[in-house]
Amino acid sequence: MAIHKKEEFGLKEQELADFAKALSHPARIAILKMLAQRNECICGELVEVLPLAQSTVSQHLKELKNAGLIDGTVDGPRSCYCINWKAFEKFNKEFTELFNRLKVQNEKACC
Amino acid sequence: MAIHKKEEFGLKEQELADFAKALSHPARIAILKMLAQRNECICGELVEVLPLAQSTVSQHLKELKNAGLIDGTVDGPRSCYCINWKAFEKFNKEFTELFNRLKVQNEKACC
DNA sequence: ATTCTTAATCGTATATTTGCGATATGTGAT
DNA sequence: ATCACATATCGCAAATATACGATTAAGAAT
Repeated sequence: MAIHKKEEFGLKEQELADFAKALSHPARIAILKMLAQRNECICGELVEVLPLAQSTVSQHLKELKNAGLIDGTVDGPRSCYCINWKAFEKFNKEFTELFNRLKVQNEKACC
Repeated sequence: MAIHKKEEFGLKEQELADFAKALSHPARIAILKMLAQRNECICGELVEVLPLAQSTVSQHLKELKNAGLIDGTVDGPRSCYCINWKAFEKFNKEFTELFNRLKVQNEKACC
């Protein structure tokens, strides 16, 4: 029974997992890279570049927005997206925090 | 048609996405944290701590192993897991690389 | 040899994700 | 008012992920 038990874990674990899930598709990684390269906001050039249908790209953008990684505003007849730096850095910090906590330990492999 | 198109993206994007996917469940985050705390390898203490059945924990461990984030060896009748530091640092580097590439840009929000 | 313990695997049910076409929405131009 | 354009949303199909119980496998202990 797939009664998902994600809620039974700690908040930090859930946050990190949600962030990771937002990044867990190459299309979304590609979108973030593009948004970073042109720091001006992009709209539907993404659709031309990505090997996906317009509706699918729109869905990926929605997920990134729900995860809080990007912001979007309506700019006339087109939509403008850009990276939400605050959220991004927050999660980046949490990640490296996790990594550092790991690296504090000695690195000898035990298995 | 859900003919997944993940292969049509760049290798780096796919690698990062796979890594993120491995982290995209709170149980797996929790497992990694535990493996880090006790740098001695843990086996089925995880099952006691996590709110999941033994078979489910085993499955999560398998996914982490497939992603290359942990190593596992059989230690008598029990299994011993520990973090694969090389892989972990590689991905950590790739991540911060992505983050840095983003942060190079000016941080003024455009939307 | 048999039993116990530990962990992996199989089979299954359900939930979620991915993807697309079609449709709706909303804006600017004619 | 109508049209063209860009984008969001809806509805659906197929793939994947999540979770569990039951079974299997393999070493340790009796």
